[in-house]
Amino acid sequence: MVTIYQVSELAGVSLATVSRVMNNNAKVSDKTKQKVLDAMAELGYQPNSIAQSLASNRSNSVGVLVSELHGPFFGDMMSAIEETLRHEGKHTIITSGHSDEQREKQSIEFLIGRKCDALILHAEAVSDEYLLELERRGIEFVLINRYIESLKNRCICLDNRQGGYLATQHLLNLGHRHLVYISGPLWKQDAQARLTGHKQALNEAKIAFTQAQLFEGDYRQDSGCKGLDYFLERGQKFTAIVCANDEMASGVMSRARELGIEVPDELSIVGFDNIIYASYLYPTLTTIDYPIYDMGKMAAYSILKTVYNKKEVQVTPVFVPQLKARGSSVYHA
Amino acid sequence: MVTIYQVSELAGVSLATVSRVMNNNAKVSDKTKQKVLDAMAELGYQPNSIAQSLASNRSNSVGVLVSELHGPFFGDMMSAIEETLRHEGKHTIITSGHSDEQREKQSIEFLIGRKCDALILHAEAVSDEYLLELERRGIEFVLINRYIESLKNRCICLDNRQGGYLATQHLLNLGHRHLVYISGPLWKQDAQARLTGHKQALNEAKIAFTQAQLFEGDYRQDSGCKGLDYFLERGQKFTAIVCANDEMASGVMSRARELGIEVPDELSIVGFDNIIYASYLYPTLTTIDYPIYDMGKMAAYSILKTVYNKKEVQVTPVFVPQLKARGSSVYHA
DNA sequence: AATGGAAATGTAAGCGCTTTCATTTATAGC
DNA sequence: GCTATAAATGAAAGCGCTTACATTTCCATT
Repeated sequence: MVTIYQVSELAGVSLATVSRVMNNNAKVSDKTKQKVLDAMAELGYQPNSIAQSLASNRSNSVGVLVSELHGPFFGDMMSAIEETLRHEGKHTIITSGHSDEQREKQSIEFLIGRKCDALILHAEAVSDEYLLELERRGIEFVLINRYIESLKNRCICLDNRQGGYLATQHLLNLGHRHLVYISGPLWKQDAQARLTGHKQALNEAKIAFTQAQLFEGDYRQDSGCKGLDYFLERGQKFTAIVCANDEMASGVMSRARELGIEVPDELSIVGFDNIIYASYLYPTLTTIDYPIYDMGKMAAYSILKTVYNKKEVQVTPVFVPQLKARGSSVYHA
Repeated sequence: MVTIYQVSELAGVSLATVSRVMNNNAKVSDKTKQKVLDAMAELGYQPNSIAQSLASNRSNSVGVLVSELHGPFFGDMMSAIEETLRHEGKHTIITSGHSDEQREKQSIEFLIGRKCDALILHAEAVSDEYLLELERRGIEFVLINRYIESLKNRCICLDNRQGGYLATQHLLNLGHRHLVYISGPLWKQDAQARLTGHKQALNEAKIAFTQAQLFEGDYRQDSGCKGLDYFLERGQKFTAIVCANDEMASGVMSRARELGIEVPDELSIVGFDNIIYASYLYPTLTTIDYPIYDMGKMAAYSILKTVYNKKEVQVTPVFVPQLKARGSSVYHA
């Protein structure tokens, strides 16, 4: 392995000088700089990043916590983060938390132990208190899709309330008056916010919302099926159903098909997230676009700015959801 | 930060002894071991993994190269790898290569620079030669879904040929006699192998295969649409279509729907991979199961065994694909 | 009790870098 | 040409660990 020492020898300078040209953080005359660069090239020198980290107390790595490594949503998020960071020579260590408090904590501590310079967290299950403690410990981090007032400058959020509002408003505009709602797990902040938006839209249209119109799902496909069954069994009257995410919407769709309910003619469906295969379904799914790719990128930018001193980037913390009207929702007389 | 030194002080032993109990790779008497453990607990000591790596020349990290960070296929693969490795205290650095030679190389070199102890590569675009060179350089790695004879003990493969065979055989068994095939990019090994299996099945059934029955796609949804159009325009007669992956199959399906072709009544479709949403489609997609999760796990095991000396694991390098018959393929008179 | 050898522990030299501080060299002012 | 100052470079001390080797301790023999 070729080390900085051999480069310095070949170039006829000291270790310190080689280090300086590598990091170009100090004055080095053009002449010596060139000598060093030549020596590096000649030897095919590659700095040892571990040694750099130990000496500089910088690992040039950022840790990412997602709920699941698979699934279209987190895939896009990871893509965005990895691309952005690698472009700056930083690397990404990815872990998953499975929406479970213990596992999320464990992953976060693991990343800290790995000496990540910063963390990007899609943390759903850990307490606000724990996150506040992280800040007290001096850990650098940003939160994706979680809002904590006292940590607001660390939050990259989608306005979920607005998203829920748009979804419902869309159906209302199409003439639907009897809606039901399949939510995500209500202990999750985003699930609550989306539901709040839904209620707000109903309220503005002077339509009452009752518990009977709500089914609490778990964001998985299967709970879409269950939700539809639930409403049907109870004899609930509805012409449209809004789902707190696309997976559940797809569940509703396939269950409806099994039951011989025509979508969208007899039942309009709206999802949330705009995951890639929302547009592969039949009928194509009307949904709320969640710009997760851009949000991942923004999280990475935010880290680059605060931790790695890239001054020029501009961080916009709040994203606005948009309606994607497609085939699964139609006008109701 | 609490270091090994402070632990040694509190425990009243030397640095070396503390290091020994941490790694428990040398005899330490039970009494002193306990003293050290107590001291660690009292101080809340966390070893500095960077320093460990530098001193031991082990980073306890393994690098993973996938084509894309998003997408159901790679998601499952990453999940499997990360879970398996983390269970053993190793960590995973993930990069993407986008099926492009330059980017794949760059990613691999990046991982090597990060001092990964081993690499798990889903490398499609780099040459065999380059991979052989990696071996010469002494880099530890395993290949997922790529077979190179002289590297065969490093290959975790699916029998793609057999998969292609099964897909076609299934349609043949259903009575179809006029098939067309949408392949992946034929420079990719798996695309070739799947096609070979297809031809073999046709051959056994004494059905001729001509170039006119082949469309070379790119594994993306859109090329499914294109492929269907291609065959239709040419007036090709066919009652079934086999696609080299599910995404293209889904493309065929949606294009067929646009054109008013009934699936499966007028056209049977078979995919490949069994990605999660193959079963969300309508009709549900008949496909070949690609046990990527298990293969990812196996790759991780293989690393654990050869690099980290976990003796007890058993490595099975070749996986056998299986047919998942579902709604998109039916009997043809 | 003396002895030898194994077991336990300690000493200290790195691992390959960064960075402070000291020293040398260049630049300018007179 | 000589100093005063700034710019460039070098020397060396770490960063927090591992590990080869040296030393001490312990126990079983005799």
